[in-house]
Amino acid sequence: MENKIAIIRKIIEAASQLSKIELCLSQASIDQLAHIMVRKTLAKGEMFCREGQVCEYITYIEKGLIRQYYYKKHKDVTEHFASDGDMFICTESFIRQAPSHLMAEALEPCDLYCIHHDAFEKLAAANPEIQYFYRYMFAGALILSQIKADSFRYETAHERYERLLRQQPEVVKRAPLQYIASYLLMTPESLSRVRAGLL
Amino acid sequence: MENKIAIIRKIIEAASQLSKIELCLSQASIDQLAHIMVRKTLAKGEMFCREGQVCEYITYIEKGLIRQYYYKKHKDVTEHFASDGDMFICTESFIRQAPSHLMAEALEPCDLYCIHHDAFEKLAAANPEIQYFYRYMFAGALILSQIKADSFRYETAHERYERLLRQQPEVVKRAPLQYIASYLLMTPESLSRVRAGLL
DNA sequence: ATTCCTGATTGACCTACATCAAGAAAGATT
DNA sequence: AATCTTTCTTGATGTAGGTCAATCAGGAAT
Repeated sequence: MENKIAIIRKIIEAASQLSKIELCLSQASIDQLAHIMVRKTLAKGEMFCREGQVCEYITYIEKGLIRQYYYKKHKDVTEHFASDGDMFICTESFIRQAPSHLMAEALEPCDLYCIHHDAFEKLAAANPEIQYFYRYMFAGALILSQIKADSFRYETAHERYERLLRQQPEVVKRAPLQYIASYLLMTPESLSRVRAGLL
Repeated sequence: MENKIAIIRKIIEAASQLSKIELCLSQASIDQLAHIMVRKTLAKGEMFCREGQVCEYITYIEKGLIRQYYYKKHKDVTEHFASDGDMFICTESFIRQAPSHLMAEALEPCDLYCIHHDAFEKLAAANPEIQYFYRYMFAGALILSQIKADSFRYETAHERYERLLRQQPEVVKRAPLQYIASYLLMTPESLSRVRAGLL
């Protein structure tokens, strides 16, 4: 339980950092959140959210590496990586509680802490502090989403790789090249050339 | 006042559509929101949010055309268009209440209805229904942001133009070509060729 | 160790789009 | 109306990165 409380504090801190808003929740609220958080583990290769399944959780990764991807004309497109200390959701599915086209798989064994949608909604409905915090989680996610979209505009393949190397070096070390290439909007061949310094 | 109430209803409806969540606010809440909404007009070419200024409002466009843009290495980059019936904010600045690098200008005379950040926060703090609605506004914006980012992946210049033509035909008709080109991640020359059917 | 099999690298070639430069058109200014 | 300025179009050329094909390297299965 101590562990969960520490993680809730981290999650609050992350939302606070992103939105630049001092979010201070009472100990009671933090306890409530920690209380609904459940631990899950995944084996390497295991799916966390399949296609057509509803994304039920907002998830914090204590340890491991998650890849989020979808199929675009039968081609596997990597949309996001998340690893130790990051959070992830299949946004559209989670918000709408509708079947997801975005999938999440474990590229490594994972230790996860998950907050269930319905439990979170229930808490938020009963506790204004949590509703407020919930809003800032989305506000933070929105800022991140826009920064990411903008950063991909007008960058070369090389620059995109360099950025990933700076911002998520663990992904470059731990994820297979083909997925990294897809995430960086280039072919595996091109990424190979970027790495070799030929591009 | 009747007018403002109708607009608040539209805004709620839009968030509801996007998140696929039935958002029904009490008449009292709707009245409160309508009460804090202020009408503004802009002349053609007038700035709504300058660089370095804090974005104070969530804005609904009754009539007109807004372009949001920023400078990337002294180059003017169009990030978003919004017109009749759309809403817009300079997200990062609005959430953080910090100086904006994103600007908003009127490409046409505009009739706007604006909700001030502080007034909205105050209402949300006092009224859980509004806090809940506020969250879904961001949830909806997050979904839109991700759909937009994904749609730009793996599309050709031609396809991007076709999509804009489908989704925001009024922009194609009413905005200068150079801004459309920048929004669509291509040069004015390329857009000209796309239109001529040469690309 | 040998055979698969899948993923990574390398090379040759190609194409979508950028860049550069010159005109044409359309507003704005006098 | 005539000039000026800015925007748009058209053409010639260049290039980043895609595509296709061959080879190579590292695990897993026999």
